[in-house]
Amino acid sequence: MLTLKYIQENKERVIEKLKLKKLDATTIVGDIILADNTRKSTQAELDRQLAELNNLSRQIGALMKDGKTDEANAAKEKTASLKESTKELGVKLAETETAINSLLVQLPNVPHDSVPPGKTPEDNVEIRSGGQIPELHEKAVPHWDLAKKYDLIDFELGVKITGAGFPVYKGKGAKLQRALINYFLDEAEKAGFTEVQPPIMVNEDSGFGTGQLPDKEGQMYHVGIDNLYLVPTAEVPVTNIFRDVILNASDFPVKYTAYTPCFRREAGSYGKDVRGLNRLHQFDKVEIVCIDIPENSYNTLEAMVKHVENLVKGLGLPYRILKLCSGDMSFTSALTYDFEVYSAAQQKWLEVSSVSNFESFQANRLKLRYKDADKKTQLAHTLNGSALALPRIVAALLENNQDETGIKIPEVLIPYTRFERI
RNA sequence: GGAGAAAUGGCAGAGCGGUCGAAUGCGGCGGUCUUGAAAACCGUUGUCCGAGCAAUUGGACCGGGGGUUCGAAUCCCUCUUUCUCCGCCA
Repeated sequence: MLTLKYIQENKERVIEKLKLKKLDATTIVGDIILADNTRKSTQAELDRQLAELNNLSRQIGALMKDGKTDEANAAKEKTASLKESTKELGVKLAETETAINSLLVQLPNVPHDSVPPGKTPEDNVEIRSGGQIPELHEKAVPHWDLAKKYDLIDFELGVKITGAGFPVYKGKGAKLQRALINYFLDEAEKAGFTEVQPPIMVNEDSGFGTGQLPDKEGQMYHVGIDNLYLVPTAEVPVTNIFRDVILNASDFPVKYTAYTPCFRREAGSYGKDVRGLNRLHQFDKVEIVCIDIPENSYNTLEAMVKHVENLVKGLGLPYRILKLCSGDMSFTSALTYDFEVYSAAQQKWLEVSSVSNFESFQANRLKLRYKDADKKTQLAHTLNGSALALPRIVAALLENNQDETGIKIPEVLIPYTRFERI
């Protein structure tokens, strides 16, 4: 979330910028500023009274020591009304802080100045593209038919075991998954990322830290008995490694990567867009997470984009990189690049990665800070990106690489699959 | 799941209900000494919210939350976590 200080100092800017995210924040921002002023004056008065109370207590202690019991008892009586009013002020302060917080969490991140204004995905801006859209043979079919024909993925079996959106990968289909995961992790390691295996269930604090909670809990699977959430992305557990942490300048750059299954309820999604691998409740993803100082975070973002681009290039997939317009960006992001690959049989662009700089928006929730050159504690910047999400990559690979007799495996994956064709 | 013990600053580890934000040691930072380094010695050393241009200054924080008291790291309740023993188990 945005910091109170930032809102106080940039009131107009926040309102203007959030309009680009389709939110009129005038009222919320106004209420926050009023409540924050109340908070400050309340605390000033509370502190004054507490100081007085502390003084009296010290005097009572001294009097007792000297055996002046009567004077001590007289002083005790003076504390009664002060205690009463500090209690009231304490309640008022807590209520004000709660009110401020419930307003603050409603405000999305402010888009970076370079974000193109816009409302819908049509307003996203293509940054660059690469790869060749293949010419498919006449009998080419979408990946769900290929999956069945070559017995790679069994969607019906997943329905039986769990439900729609939980496919079973089989044989070479399963091996292809494993190959992609290993390829992505190895490339991340080469690029200097430290691999971690985090828990795939997280608690409420973690969900809050990265911005899934409150309000978006409907998108996550909830394990009620222990009040835990299945991760929708490795971003959540990996970024939360750094919750309540103060980093030193020498700790940067922080670069982590993790493979995890991801679980998304995606309530309300039906129809042909969700066919096959296009949208699942459980899928695999390798994520990259970076933490950097504010002065460098946009360089880091570009480096992450380059890394993802190399992965897509390596797989030989036709791709394009979009800079999301303000209206299409997520709640938490300040700047997001989406990667799409072309899935030739469906004749569709499929989103396979989203790389974002959250600036200090998550860090403020996480209390993730660092000591700057002046030894002042400052909020760090957090970034993350998919590198990459598997299902749509598999869809595009199957569709684009099919010929009359099978499917060709990309060169870079053969050391991992140990077969060249399906 | 059952029984017991514990939770203090970056770490280790003290702390009769009163001047304890907290002894001491280690580590970190600055300095003296040294050609340089080590050792030794001296000094310094958290986070958050306020007031102030600033020097400075008020308040809060000893796992979380609540309570007793004029006053709580210290007493009481509760939750969480960790350790030991037993049970179960990939």
